[in-house]
Amino acid sequence: MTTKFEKKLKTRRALMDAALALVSEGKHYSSLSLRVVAKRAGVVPNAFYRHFTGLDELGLALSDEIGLLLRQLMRTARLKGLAADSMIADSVDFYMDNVRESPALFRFMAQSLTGGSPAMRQAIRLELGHFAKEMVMDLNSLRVLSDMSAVDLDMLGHLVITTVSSVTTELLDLPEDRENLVSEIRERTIKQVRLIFIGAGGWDKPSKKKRGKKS
Amino acid sequence: MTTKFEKKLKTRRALMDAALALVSEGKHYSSLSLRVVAKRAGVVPNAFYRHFTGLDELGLALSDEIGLLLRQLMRTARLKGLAADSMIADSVDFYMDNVRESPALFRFMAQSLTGGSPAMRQAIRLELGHFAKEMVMDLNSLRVLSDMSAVDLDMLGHLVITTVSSVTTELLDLPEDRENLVSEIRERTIKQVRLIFIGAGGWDKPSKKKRGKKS
DNA sequence: AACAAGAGTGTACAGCTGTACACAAACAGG
DNA sequence: CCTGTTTGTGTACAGCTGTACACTCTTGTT
Repeated sequence: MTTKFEKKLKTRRALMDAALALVSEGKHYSSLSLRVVAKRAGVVPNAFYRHFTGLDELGLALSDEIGLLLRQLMRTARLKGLAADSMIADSVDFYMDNVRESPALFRFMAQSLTGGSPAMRQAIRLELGHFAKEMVMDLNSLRVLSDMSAVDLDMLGHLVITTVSSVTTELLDLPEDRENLVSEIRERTIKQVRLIFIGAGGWDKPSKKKRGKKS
Repeated sequence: MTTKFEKKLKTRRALMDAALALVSEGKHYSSLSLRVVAKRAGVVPNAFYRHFTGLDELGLALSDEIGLLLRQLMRTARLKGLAADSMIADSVDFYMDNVRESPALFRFMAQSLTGGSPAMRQAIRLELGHFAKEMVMDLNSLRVLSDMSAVDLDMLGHLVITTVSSVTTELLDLPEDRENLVSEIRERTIKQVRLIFIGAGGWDKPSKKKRGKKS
């Protein structure tokens, strides 16, 4: 019973890879057509329907894959047990390596975050939020910054994720011939994260100047 | 000679507005078709060519418009001469107000930053970079943070712009019925920028721990 | 060995796509 | 007033789009 089942999964994979390949070549996911995806996957257009009801569903499947990748990334980063003194630099390096290793998925992620269907946007934002949350939990268990309130920790996690993930597109858009800029981006990002944590260290709880105008 | 010329500009505007309207309704710019844009603008498809060679050119025109808007935004913010104590909160408010006032353009900006044609991406990144640069210049002339090096100031500007502009999509994606979340986003963003400036205040020039591995 | 399930194929069609061509109407400058 | 320019129209067409239908295999189950 495995053989046939595996075969099905295989073409399903081929379809997803085809979509990713096209995205990787510069096309936007929302401008793809079922037909060219199918052709790229080496199947006839109609075969597409045996796996997905349409491109939207394929997109959601890819979103799930991103969630998986992010979780995996977080887990192995955790296993590495980074040294405290080089933790920031190592984490940034690790993220950048991952981006450069799965460019298609990250490109899809970046695209869908601002331009996908509402469902896809939400799915990916959820994954990123999850990612931020775990990071904050780690920070907390490491007894760093433990004097921040829960809301402020969330705020911090959100800020770090935003900063790092904004590097994604920048990295993927580097022309092939100017790859030397990678280290420049790396240095800048490390500085940025370090600056953020300096700020977090000097963060004085919601003492003075709380409620501003409430919109 | 004005009449005919103005008329031409008018339909050109109609075409651009039509594209923006479609984007605002949830479609991605790269999935628009010349025909529906023309129809939306109230002209026959062929008339499109009297103004643009294709959708790419229209997109670049819209990018220019974003540049204009950002420059304008920066200028009026400067004229306001914000008070030092509430400067951060006021700036965030000002930006958010602008986003909510021209949602279509900002949506287009957010989309094109990650998903447009290479030319469009570059154009918009350039505008944002310009924006960051001016901000840094302002900070410098205000004699704040004058002990940072030029590179570090760039890094700081980039970080602030990234943080604030990442709010754009979040803001535009709010479901109509949960607009109360706006103030939540506002509070968080203000905190984030404030934290960044705390970090910048505690920033110790490139003293120790400089060169990391060079990729 | 016979059968049912289902993955993939081939054909078909209506609708949309960009764009080429010839034309109409409006306006400018002479 | 008339004549050349230029904006917008109508028609046309070849190519692509999603998807419906009937089909052939291959495979797992009885």
